[in-house]
Amino acid sequence: MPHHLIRKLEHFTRLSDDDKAVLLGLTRKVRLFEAGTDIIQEGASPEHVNLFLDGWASRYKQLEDGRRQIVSFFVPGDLCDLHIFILREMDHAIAAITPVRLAQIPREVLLDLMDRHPRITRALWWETLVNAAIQREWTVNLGRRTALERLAHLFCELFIRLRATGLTDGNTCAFPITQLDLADATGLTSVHVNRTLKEMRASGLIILKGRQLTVPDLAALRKAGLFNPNYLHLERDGAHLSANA
Amino acid sequence: MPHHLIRKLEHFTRLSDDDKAVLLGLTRKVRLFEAGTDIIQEGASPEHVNLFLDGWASRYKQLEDGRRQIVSFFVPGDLCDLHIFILREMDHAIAAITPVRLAQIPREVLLDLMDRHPRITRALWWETLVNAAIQREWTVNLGRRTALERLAHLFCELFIRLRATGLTDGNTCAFPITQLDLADATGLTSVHVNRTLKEMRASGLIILKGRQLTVPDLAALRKAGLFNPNYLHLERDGAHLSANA
DNA sequence: CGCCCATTTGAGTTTAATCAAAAAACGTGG
DNA sequence: CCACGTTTTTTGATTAAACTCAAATGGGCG
Repeated sequence: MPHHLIRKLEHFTRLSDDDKAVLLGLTRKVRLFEAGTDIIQEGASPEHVNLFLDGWASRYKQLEDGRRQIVSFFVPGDLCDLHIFILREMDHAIAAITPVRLAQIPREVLLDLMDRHPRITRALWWETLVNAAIQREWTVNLGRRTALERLAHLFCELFIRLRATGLTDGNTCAFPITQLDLADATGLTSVHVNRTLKEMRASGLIILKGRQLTVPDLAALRKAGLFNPNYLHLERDGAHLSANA
Repeated sequence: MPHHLIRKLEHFTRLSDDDKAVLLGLTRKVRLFEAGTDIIQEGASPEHVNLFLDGWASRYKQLEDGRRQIVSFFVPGDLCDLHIFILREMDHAIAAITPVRLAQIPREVLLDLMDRHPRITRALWWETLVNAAIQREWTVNLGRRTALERLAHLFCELFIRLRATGLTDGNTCAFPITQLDLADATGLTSVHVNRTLKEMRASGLIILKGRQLTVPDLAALRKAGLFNPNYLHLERDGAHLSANA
């Protein structure tokens, strides 16, 4: 099992064989969730840190009157907040989009790792900071981009995140998100998402069918979504720190 | 100088006198910024962690064509990302709204603190997790709330954050944000913000003038903004951890 | 085959944006 | 303390983007 997290972290820093072994060792307690079920519910007490091994999930919040907003997507290799167990209660829920396989990392294991493996620790902090940057970028997406730009931006982000994890095949990747979920992620209605996707297909920006996304011209899609990948910090950011590894 | 950070962190955990002294010791390198100037620009290399001692600031991102989105506000006692120095380049900018006084905490000082003071470290992690939760809530705000709800929600959030830091006076607090900045924070235009504020004043939800906000009926404002304070995690979340302090 | 879920389309409405300009408040120097 | 320039707030008229409601079509799967 390749452990997508390792592949992703190597965008930040080089990892020794020992580092990799330690990371692989995190997947002791593996759990499975069916598509459509909640992995964690709002109000639950977070007991451990989740590492997504396979499948897609969404983090979402729901208003009293039913309106729902997806605030992030989890893909294989993603880690939920490093220190989530510090909080008493979840303020949001996480749902499986596809069948999900994840590792539950007990807090002691993680804290011990952070004590003993500074390079991994730094890489995990990088992951955390990138997640925060993604959340900010979503704020920009919802606040200041048009419907087409929002979707184009989201497609770019997910495609590039998947590519960084080795989960793309040329210009194609899995894309198991329904139009309803796309709407809840972009702050639109599913009707408007549908019409906007039609427009994007017509102009050749994307090919989306059968839960597969193809991006014929990534540069064009980036332009359409005013997408600047700098917030993903994939350019071996950690290089400038390697001296004191 | 009271150091608002301490007051805020005590919502999470009790701090010893020694802990407090350590936190006060973080304010060695103090810098001043004039209102309207950039504290950090996009593309800069983050060298240290900023602790806001006085004044308000905004974190914002700007699209190539000039559209601007404020993604968070900093008020006294706020800390920017704990490990920001891990990244090579800022993917956003921070601007002073009022004159700002902040402490620049060198990374070695912070890392040393985290080695030696587990209770403070946990409190700082709490701060970080709350900031992430706030960012998610902003995503919900922009994605799924109406103009009036967005503004009501923002007013609630800031009022309660300020109150947790001891910066309110009864139902009144400082509020130095212009309508243009409110627009950039809520994803609206300043014209629409103006009209919506008029409506909120007419219905008695807020009194806003002279850079002061008064909330005559917080419960009503909460209702208007579908505001649920759980994401601020202010209810002494750390109590369940105090055993192993 | 039939059911369920997801997608697609149409018609009409609403919210918020745009464009333009006036009024008010603020700050600063004389 | 007032005059003046600047910024912020306010208002009006019009337009555009996205929503709502409703229904039909298509796909996947047991």
